[in-house]
Amino acid sequence: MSKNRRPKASQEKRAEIVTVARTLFVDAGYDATSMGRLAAAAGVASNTIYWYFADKDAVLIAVLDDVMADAWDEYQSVAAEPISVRLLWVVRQLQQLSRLVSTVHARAGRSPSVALWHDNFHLQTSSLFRSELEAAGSAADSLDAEVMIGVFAIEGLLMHPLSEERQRTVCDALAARWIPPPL
Amino acid sequence: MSKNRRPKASQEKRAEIVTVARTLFVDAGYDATSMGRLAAAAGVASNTIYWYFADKDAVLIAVLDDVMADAWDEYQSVAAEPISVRLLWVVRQLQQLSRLVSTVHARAGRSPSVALWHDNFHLQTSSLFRSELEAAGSAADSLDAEVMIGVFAIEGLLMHPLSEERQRTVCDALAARWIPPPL
DNA sequence: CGGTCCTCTTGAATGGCATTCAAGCCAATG
DNA sequence: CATTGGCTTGAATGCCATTCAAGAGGACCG
Repeated sequence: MSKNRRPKASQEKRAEIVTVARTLFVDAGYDATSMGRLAAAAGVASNTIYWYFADKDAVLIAVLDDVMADAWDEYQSVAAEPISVRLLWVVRQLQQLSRLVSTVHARAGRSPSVALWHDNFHLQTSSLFRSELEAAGSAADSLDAEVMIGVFAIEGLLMHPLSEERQRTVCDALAARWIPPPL
Repeated sequence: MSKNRRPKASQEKRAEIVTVARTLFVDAGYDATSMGRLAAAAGVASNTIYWYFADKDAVLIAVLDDVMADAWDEYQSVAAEPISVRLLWVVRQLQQLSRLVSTVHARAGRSPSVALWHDNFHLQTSSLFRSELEAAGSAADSLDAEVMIGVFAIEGLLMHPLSEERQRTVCDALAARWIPPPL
């Protein structure tokens, strides 16, 4: 930063690579997207990507952050709905990411940085989930277990595409467990 | 089969490759186990594996079948226990396979044969689960949803190693949901 | 016994992949 | 205008899954 910089276009190019990688990872999958194809789609040489990212896993993490930032923004639009509606919204929104969910779990076993991202993701979503359940007045004794069951169920829904009807059935059953019985 | 055969040692060698592949896939992971390493550990040339298996995914499927056959055999020893005990047993037994669980989901997106194995696995476990819940007298209206929540929760437990205590908490919470209330 | 067919094994390709290396371009600073 | 450092690249390197062509060697037939 001392002498020379051309910083604007640089960060734009990084963002462009992330955008391209995001569509490729989501549509074709992480394994099916070689650095060569990604580079070609972004209009650069394969090497160039390594100036912006340490390795392919770093690109994955940037894509994950990008995806989650968007998802969080859009979540605000349904934040006031009842929990079963929000659940279904989450599942529908994130279903297009099923490839990414599998990829994160597969890469977490090989890449420490992806493992870290995965752990932090679970910490965040679990704590969000927990305050959700507390606010709904769910039984406090098995709160931990309920949170984990909820997170795992959503992960399962994301990884195993089901018909809309079955998705709603599962979301309703989860919500029914958490909100105090209607009467 | 018409003229010549030396069949005994042949099938033994295939079984030996599966055994070696099983320990490597479980301990090091599918991606981390190259065909070269697998072949070396089995005492053959890399090519030789391709005489017994179509490709690496076929080896994976043979390993999965091997693992599930053993698990099913051992399951008989706890078949008479109450459901929460059996749940915990399943989770503990299969936890060592967490690498395989992630691998199956990752490969299912790329290999039709692994996808088929995965679908059949879910069909079998879901139907097993369903009769379990029916026998326990669980509410029939949301049976589908409960089955899926149970399967997803177990998959989550397998993929995300937790302390024994939290595992038990989750298993108890699942079981409490299914068995008619104690009083 | 000699030939032949089949099962099984292998060394040496082939093509793809992530990643690295060394060299150079080009904008801005001095 | 010369230098410097951000940025780009063609050409390696080394690992990988998979294929190919060639060949052992046992079993059967005559």
